[in-house]
Formats: sequence, C-alpha cells, structure tokens
Amino acid sequence: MTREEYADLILPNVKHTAAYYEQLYPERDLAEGAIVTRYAPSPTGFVHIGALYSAFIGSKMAQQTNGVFFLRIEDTDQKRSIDDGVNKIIDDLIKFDINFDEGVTKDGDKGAYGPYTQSQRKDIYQAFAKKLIIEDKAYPCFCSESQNKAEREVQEKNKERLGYYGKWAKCRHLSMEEVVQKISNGEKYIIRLKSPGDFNKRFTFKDCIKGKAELPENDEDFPIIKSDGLPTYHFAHAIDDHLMRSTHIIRGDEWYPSVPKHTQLFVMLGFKVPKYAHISPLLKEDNGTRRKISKRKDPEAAISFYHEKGIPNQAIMLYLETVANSNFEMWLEQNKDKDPEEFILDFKKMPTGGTMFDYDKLINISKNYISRLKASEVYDLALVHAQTYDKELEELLEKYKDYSIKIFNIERNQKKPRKDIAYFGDVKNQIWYMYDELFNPPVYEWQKIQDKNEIKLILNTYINEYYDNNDDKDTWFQKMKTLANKLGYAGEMKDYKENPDNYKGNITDISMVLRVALTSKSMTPDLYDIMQLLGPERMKKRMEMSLQ
RNA sequence: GGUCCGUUGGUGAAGCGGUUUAACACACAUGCCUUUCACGCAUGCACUCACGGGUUCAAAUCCCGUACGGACUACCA
Repeated sequence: MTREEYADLILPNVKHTAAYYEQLYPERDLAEGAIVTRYAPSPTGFVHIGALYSAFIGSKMAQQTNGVFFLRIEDTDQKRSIDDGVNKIIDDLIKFDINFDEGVTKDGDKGAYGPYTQSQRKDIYQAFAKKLIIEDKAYPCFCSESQNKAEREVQEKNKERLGYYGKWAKCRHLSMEEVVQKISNGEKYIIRLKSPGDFNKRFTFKDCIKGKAELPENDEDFPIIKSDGLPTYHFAHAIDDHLMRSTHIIRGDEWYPSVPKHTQLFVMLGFKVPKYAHISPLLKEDNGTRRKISKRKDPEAAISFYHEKGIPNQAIMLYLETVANSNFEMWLEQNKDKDPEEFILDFKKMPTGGTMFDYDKLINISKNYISRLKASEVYDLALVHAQTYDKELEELLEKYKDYSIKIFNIERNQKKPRKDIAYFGDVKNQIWYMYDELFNPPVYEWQKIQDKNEIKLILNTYINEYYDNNDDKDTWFQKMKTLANKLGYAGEMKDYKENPDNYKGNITDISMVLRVALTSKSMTPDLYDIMQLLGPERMKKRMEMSLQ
C-alpha cells in the first residue's frame, strides 16, 4: 500500500489536491507594506465590543496601507453557530462603518479567495490534511474523548504536563496495518499533527504588538481534523490565512500562547509564516478584580447597548481608537483641521496588557462629538434614535421639526458650543420642557425666591412692562437689569457684592424666577434664547401655570 | 499543577538609563468668569513609578527574586 492509497483510505472523497488549491489562489499583487488581514468571527451571537475593537484595528491597518480587509466566517463548530448569525454580524459592523474589501456579504461572497465561510471549505482542509498524511506529518487518532479525558486526569495526578504528546500520543505509533484494521472495523478517528517539536527547546518570535517573546516549542500532537471532518481552529487558520494570503493575523491575545503551534503548522505545510498582532482585551472591574468584558455578564459588552443609549457610532470609534493608540487624542488636538481618518495607527503603540473600559471617557468623547455637530445633524440623529426607542419624542420631533432644530441650536453656533447632550437617549431629558405636550412639571425648582407674591410681582412686572419679543439680546439684558433695579434687586453684580445689604437680592435671582416659571427647571440653556423660542403667548400661559 | 504575559495616580496612559521637580486626557475638588447650568479659564490631585535586592557615577527605565493580576493548558473558537 502506498502512502497515497493510505491517505485516501483515511480521508476518502477528497476532490482536489493541495497543489491544486495552492495554484487556485495566487499570491496577491500588493504595494509595499500593504497589510492583508481579516476579521474572522464565529457566528455565535451579537458583536461584542471587544470584537468591534479588533475589527476596527484590522480595518484601519488594512486601509492605511492600501491593503485588503476581508470577512471570514469561522463556523467549524456547528453546535455553537446560530441562525442568521452572519447577517447580525454584518449589520452590526456596517453601523460602525467597518467595511470589507472582500469576504462574506449578505449577497454571497465577494473576492477571488473564497469561499470565505469555513464550513464550505471542507475539501480544501482535507486536501492539505491528506498531504500531511502522505508526508507522514499527520496521522489518524482513534482515542475517544473520554479516553483523552481519563489520560488528562492521570497526568494531573502525576503532576505531569497535560496534553497529547510524547508517550501520551498513543496513536502516533500505530502501524499502517493497525490503522487500516481499525478503519475497516468502523472505528471513529480524528487527524492529529505529528509534531516534531521539543518542549525543552525555545521558540522565539516577534509579535507586532507585544514584541519579542520566547516560548517552549510545541510538542503536542494537537488535532487538525475533527471526527466530523471539519478542521480545528488551528488548522483552519493555517490553511485559510495562507490561501487567502493574509500578511498579518490580528486577533485577541487569548491566541498568543498558540503561536508555536501555528507557526509549526505553517512550516510543516511549507507556508510562509504571517506576522502576528495580538490585541490585549478590554477589561472591566468586578468586585475589585479585573476581568475581560463578558458577553454574558456585562450589558455593555453588546454593541446594541450603545445603540440603545444613543451614543453616536463615531464617538465609539473615536474612543476605541484612543484605546488602541493613546496618542490619537493628542494628534486630534494638534490636527484639528485634518480628518481623523488621516491618523496612522501603530501596532507598537497599542497596549500590551488589558485595558479598563472607561465608560466616563466614552461619554466625554460622545459629548464633545455631539457638541461639534450642526443643529440639523443633532436633530437627524436624535430623530433616528427616537424612532426606535422613544415614539413620543419621535412624534414631537417630526411635528415640530424647525422648532426642534432651533432648540438644538441654542448655544451651539459659537466657538465653544454647549455640551449638554451626552448621548441621544438623553435628549428628552434635556429639552422636554420646550414642548407643551410634555410640559407638565412635577415640581418647580424655585431657588432663592420662594414667595408666591414676590414671584407674581416679578413675572407680572416683567411681562407687562419690559418684555418685547423683538428685543435683541443686549436690549433684553439691559431690560433685565432695569427690572431688577426697579424691584429692589441689584442689576449689577458688582454693586451687589459691594453692598449686599442695600438690595433684596440681585439680577440672578430675578433671572432664576423667570427661568423656573418658564421651564420649571433651575438649570437650562440661555434664558433669552428660550424666551425667543417660546414667544409671548406660551410664556404668559406658563407664567400663570407656575403660580398655581 | 505547567507554560507564558503583564504591573506608572480613581481611570486610560506618555516615558524605554541622565533636560522627569513623571507629559497629556478623563474623572474628582476648589476658585474665577457668569442671568442658572454647561462652556471657558486657573489651581489642586503619584513626596514617586507593585514590593525586595542587584548593576551603574546615575534606574520608572537594565537584571534577579517575591507578590498580585491575566491568558493558555478541548475533537470551542
């Protein structure tokens, strides 16, 4: 029996050879320094903030080097894949402007290196596994999972290193005859790599982010093909990233310890070893310790959490970019005239340990981002948010479009714009009192002046003797001062500070009465602008309301 | 248990042997400005870089040990 026949028996019905596939996917014609990389999720549910973070880094690195960024779906674990998982991933990423040059799309594959879904590449993996068997670099293993588990327990008891290696690699030494016999008996098997590694030898490599590292060589005969015929992650990674001609493997650092395995695989297959960039995780504080943000425990792990809050996607991307390269913020500060896209992300500046996810910082970035938008843009985004999360607000925004834009415009058209909206879910909370439909204050936040008669006097004097909707701001303010003086309050703060006893109070007390009467709140944007928007009729009505 | 990796303030961090009396940003505090809030401005916030030892004329920066934290150690990715 030749080795080819032997391999055929182990992996029957493989349509093509490794050489065939090798030829099918030619090397890419790339510019100097171009990075070809991918985002390769398993379709197991929603996109996680950490996954978005790594997708962002991959897309940015490819884009800034004129490289290629593609989407590959890693669905070799059929138990974990969920229905429609792929579409969910694509939808989520589109929201954040993460675009792919090639790979899986909603309308099928795009690009010449597909299929991009691992479950559709079975023949490819098997072709290469077969090649390894022919070359005696891989072998079938008939050990059951329960046997492996039992072995591990023995290893644990003896305090030996865990795993399928050396003397524990029982099937490694099976003769061809024994293998043939077992297969004809119908025994189940997987394919394992025949590792040439030596645990006592050192393997050194350089990670783009973490720098130089030294690990023991891999000596485990780890599985490459599972009993269902599909590859393990390790094997699929080697085959796919070689055939898809990835130059850089950007992934979470939980993979860091497997680099010796992966490199070994590349070498044994005769592939060029790609560069690795292991991204440190986003952490969260939990009971005084730090742990990775978890899909199951933390609502903020889901991208949808931010969508619901109404934090603009761009703000999240800006935040993730400052996490990736902390000098990004300073660059932004120094390059205000430039497009943030022009910033060059650098692997070497990425954090090597875990990073605490800083929600306050995100909110701050979001607040600043929103403050720089035009009123009409704020309106559009607030409306989009309200459409899915607040029907009542949606109706008002639509009914009073121009009016609403004016509200958003208060203290916005200035060099230092107002920063009160931190996220769109907060909009209603900030401006509800500007809509009569919502104006039903549970409480009036009167400050210094509480006496109803005094309040009434102030309101009446103002509306009857001083108010004119056509006044410009300066005139308006002058009148406020005059009103204050007339009623025994200091119009100028200076005067009041010099002789507080000469006055009942000062102009701030008068302004506050008007503010609270009109809005019920003690903290609002500019009073003049509010009055302009409210107009005389509504002001009178609200003043009456406040006195009841 | 084994193998790695990491540890600078409340948070993210800059720094990578001597212009460090440790940048910058967030958060926090105080003051100023001000018709409120916000904005803005100013100031404060690590007597020191997990701890112990070593190398050096000189260490947050290099080396060793300890502690703590994390990852991996599946026919899951």
